[in-house]
Amino acid sequence: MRELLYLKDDQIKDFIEQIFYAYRETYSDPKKILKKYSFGTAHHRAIHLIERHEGLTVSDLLNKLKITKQSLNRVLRDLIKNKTILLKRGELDSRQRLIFLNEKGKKLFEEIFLEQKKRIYNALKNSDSDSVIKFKNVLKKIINE
Amino acid sequence: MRELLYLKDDQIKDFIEQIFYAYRETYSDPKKILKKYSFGTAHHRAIHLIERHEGLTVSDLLNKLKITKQSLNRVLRDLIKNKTILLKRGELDSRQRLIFLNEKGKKLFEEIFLEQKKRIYNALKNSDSDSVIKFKNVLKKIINE
DNA sequence: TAGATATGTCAATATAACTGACCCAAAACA
DNA sequence: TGTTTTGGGTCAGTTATATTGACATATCTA
Repeated sequence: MRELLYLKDDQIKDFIEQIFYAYRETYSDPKKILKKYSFGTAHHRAIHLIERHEGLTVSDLLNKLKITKQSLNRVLRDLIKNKTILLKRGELDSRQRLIFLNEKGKKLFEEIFLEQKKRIYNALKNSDSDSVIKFKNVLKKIINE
Repeated sequence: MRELLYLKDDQIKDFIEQIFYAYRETYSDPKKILKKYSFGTAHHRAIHLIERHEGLTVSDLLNKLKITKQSLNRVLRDLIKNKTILLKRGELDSRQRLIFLNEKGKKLFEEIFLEQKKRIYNALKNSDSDSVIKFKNVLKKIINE
């Protein structure tokens, strides 16, 4: 690893620290809302991914969350019991369960998202579009490394 | 919130999702190394912050981690028992405990960091310095929002 | 029809956090 | 000086989220 001027170890260490802070802050914003429903961050992540990928299967969700199916099952059971999500049997493959938010779930998602949006929006509103594009690209590279 | 073209809700939702992935991937890389020492990610975060801020106090560390002192105490006890860190009584204020990595801790940090560095370095090595600077700035704004 | 796949479940355990109640020693303050 | 506040530590119990391992069932595929 030849050292690039803008990529010294200290800079990389800062990034590692700041990725932690960014994650923690972004996901702690909606915790009071979640608590009203007796949900936690595990439920939040599932709801978020379901909203972004409506009709995804249980195994799709498992692949995104990278947790065991036993862990996910607890979360899904809670969400179903609470009538936040519903599962539909797959039409092509009836073993599959396609996951959807129902009306209650959509409302909860919007409530959660509004909290998180504040942080991201306020952080980015004074940035030029080039910064936002570059931020997105770097983030993507980190994930896909 | 007036919608900026490059800041639509879908974009913000993507960021929320990607911040989660970036954090998870970045902190899962060194887990095998940590396991050799019977440490987890809680220990990792503490070690990282101690390396970045040598001699910080217990309350400094608490403020960075934003966990309870009971939680932190478990982690610090493990790290002390393992001779990874050492505490020095503060000279100006002898109630304080200043936290340092000792030799073993420094080696462990380097081992952990090397794993994490790979991901960040490879992600950034083909980016121009402008991208890296803008990434850093946006991240900082998200944290300080 | 045999095997693979998608999902669900039981049970036990690990990790990392929490709340709440205390304690001591040292610093700051009135 | 005496009192209060601060920095740190600890005990006990609980919660949230994840794990491993074993198994069950229905459905799809070769």
